[in-house]
Amino acid sequence: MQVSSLEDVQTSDQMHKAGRPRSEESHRAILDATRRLLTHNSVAKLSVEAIAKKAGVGKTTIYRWWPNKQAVVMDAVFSQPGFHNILPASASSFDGVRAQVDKLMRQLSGKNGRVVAEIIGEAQGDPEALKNLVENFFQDRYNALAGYLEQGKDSGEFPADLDIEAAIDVILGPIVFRLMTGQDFDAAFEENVSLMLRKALAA
Amino acid sequence: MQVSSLEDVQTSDQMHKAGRPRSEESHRAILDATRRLLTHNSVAKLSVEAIAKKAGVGKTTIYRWWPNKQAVVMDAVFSQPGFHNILPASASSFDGVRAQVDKLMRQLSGKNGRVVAEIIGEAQGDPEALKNLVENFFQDRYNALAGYLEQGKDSGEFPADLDIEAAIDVILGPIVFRLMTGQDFDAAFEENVSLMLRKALAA
Amino acid sequence: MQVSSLEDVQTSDQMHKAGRPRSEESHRAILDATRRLLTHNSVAKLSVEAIAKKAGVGKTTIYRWWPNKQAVVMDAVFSQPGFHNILPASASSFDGVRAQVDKLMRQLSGKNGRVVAEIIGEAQGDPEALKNLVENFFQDRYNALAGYLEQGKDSGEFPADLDIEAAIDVILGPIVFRLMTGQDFDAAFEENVSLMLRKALAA
Amino acid sequence: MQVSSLEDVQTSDQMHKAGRPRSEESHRAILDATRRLLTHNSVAKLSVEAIAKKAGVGKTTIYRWWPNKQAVVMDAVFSQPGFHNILPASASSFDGVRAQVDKLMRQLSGKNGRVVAEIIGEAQGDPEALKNLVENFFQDRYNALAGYLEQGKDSGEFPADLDIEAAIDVILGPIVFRLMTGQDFDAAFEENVSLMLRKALAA
DNA sequence: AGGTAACCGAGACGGTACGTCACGTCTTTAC
DNA sequence: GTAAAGACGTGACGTACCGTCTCGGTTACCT
Repeated sequence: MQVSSLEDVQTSDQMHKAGRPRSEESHRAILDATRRLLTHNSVAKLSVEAIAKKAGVGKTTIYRWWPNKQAVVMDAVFSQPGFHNILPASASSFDGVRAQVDKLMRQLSGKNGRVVAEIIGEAQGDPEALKNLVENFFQDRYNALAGYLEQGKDSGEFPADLDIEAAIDVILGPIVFRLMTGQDFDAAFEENVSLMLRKALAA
Repeated sequence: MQVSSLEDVQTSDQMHKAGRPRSEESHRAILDATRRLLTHNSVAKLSVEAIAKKAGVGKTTIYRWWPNKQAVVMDAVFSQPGFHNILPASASSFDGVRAQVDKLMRQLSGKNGRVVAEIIGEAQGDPEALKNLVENFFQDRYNALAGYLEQGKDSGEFPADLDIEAAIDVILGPIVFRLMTGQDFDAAFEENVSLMLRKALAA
Repeated sequence: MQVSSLEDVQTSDQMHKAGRPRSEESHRAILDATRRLLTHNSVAKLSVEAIAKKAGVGKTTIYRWWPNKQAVVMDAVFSQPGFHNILPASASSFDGVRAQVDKLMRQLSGKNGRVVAEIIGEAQGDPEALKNLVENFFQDRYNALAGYLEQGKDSGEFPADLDIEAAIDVILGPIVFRLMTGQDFDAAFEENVSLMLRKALAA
Repeated sequence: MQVSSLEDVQTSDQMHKAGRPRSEESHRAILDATRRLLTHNSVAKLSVEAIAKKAGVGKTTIYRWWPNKQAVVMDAVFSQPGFHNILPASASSFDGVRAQVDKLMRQLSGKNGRVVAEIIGEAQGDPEALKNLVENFFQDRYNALAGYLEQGKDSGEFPADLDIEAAIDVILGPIVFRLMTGQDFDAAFEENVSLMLRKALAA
């Protein structure tokens, strides 16, 4: 997988040794074409050949930088600005959790949600892909939540014996569940789940 | 989809008109072969051709009774005895919920879990498949849980304003989440999540 | 290789066991398309994909019956009626040889000659292909010539100690040589070579 | 084509203007690598990329000096010392012809023969390549033979009306024929063919 | 008892996409 | 200006399955 390989290339100014440098134009064109095609097709029906054609790029160029279709799709989707996981400061720890949950639900609304659901789905058959998915998508959310939860345990807002891992399962689970069962996120769901989470995490 | 098509054919004793009757031997052989192959391959790498060969059956016979690979796989997996969802009676409503959760986790342990994860995954690209999945797998669990939750609301064990749908998301979510992120179900997870669910559902 | 596989199928009336029978229409379409394309392209630039497209046939169907492009081309070219090697009766043995030589030169004139030259050329890199080429093209000519030469030895028209194999090399060599060096066959060549052959074979 | 481009560059000592001079080391390395690879692979399976890698040279360097793979191979093979066509003096004209024939057969024995056969083969699809092949390989042999034949005509050893071109076809034909049909050159072939040639050329 | 209808296995069919390979070109830095 | 390095667009390869089709044959019911 190659999420944000852009940075890799530019590490410490000019580390580029010899040979023609990677074409950033092609790189961009590939991810653009992938995103474009995903608005009309499912991941399953998306083909590397179609991406190459749409991007005006050789198939080889795609396979040179990504090992397979899934990797391209993950890169294309997760490198979108909306998917960066920057944490807003919050008054209480639970507000932080809630903000995180809201943000994720917003990210998974509409087309993007379907695509992410398919990405999660396609990764099920391949342990490597699943590992990459966790690293490139879930890890950030996990870390952010873990931060809030630790903070809440320290401040006494959450129980001192709270199991962080299980808490995150309870927080992210409902979202992923709705995503994978094809239901969308409405205000009622958000409100009702939030209510239960508050009680579940209460000290 | 065609889960337990066996029953469909025999409805009201003998209503089949003319022609050679469906071969139950082939039917069984197909599902057996599918299960057998799934212990060595992922759903994605499983091919209808391989099933036909292993079952000693023509490809046509498979396509006559199931519309595609996913349907065969769902049938093969969900028709296993362990996947029947018979509810045990429980003292308290929460115990019922907890029993249901435990059972599901047991069903999704080991190989079966991986296969179900893949089934859920493969269904993401196809709304029809997703609908079938929900009907054939999640609906039963949903109904069972809804029963306990209603009962708990009536008895005052759970809050009177409890939103059933959201509660089920919170109950099933963590399990599906762990399933789809490749983590297995250990005793600690079961215990810690149960603790939080109890608080979340407390009146 | 699969030259005249048509016959193979019809061996002893109806030997067809089970499954959909081979489509003779596709078979014909493939060879036709190949011949058609060879009038505009060299063998090297001919692609199996192009044949499949032009014939309105799946690539798989071609690979099911021929192992590679060369085999298809050989089949397409050598199954043409003009390439059948039926021997005319002759007054003298040398006339038979001469007739055979004339016929071969006629077969290798124009487009067909170029294609055969390419077939011989492409076979050089692959011993298997070379063996097939000899069996499917040269063997017939060899046998026909060997017949005339034996007959001439018996009748005293040719020397009693004539080495058949070497004689055939001397007879066919000049033709193949001109073919492979890109020169065509004119009346002068035919006449002058014939003159020398007559002397070379004289008793 | 660029056979023995070595000479071209060094003409009149030092006439190179500016910039880095051509690397003779690379030039040698390319031809060496080509020869080396040809002992294990057929020309068809030989790739410019493999040559470049084996020679420790950029692909560009190869394409700067030769137009394509065939040209490199021809250069590599025909620039070998054994392929120079120096004529030995002969008592009779036929002995000269025979010596020339023997030499060619020796040159085309073993690995070299296979490679030349492939070179001739690969040239069939491309008129330009065929022209180069004739110029770089056959022309010398043609000229040498034409010399002997003219001399034999003048001296009365050969018929006065002998057609030189046809005679050369008859002389070289059998050798090329055996080469292209995959048979090697044994003493018997050499002797028997020589016998027939002597009769064919007799005055 | 014979007809007929739906089933069955086998396996060929037109397709689509795969991931790989080599082509000949282009674009860097280094000498 | 030439060299090595190596990325680029192109196009074909041979393979794997898809879901459909067409065979010869089999089993049952329904006249």
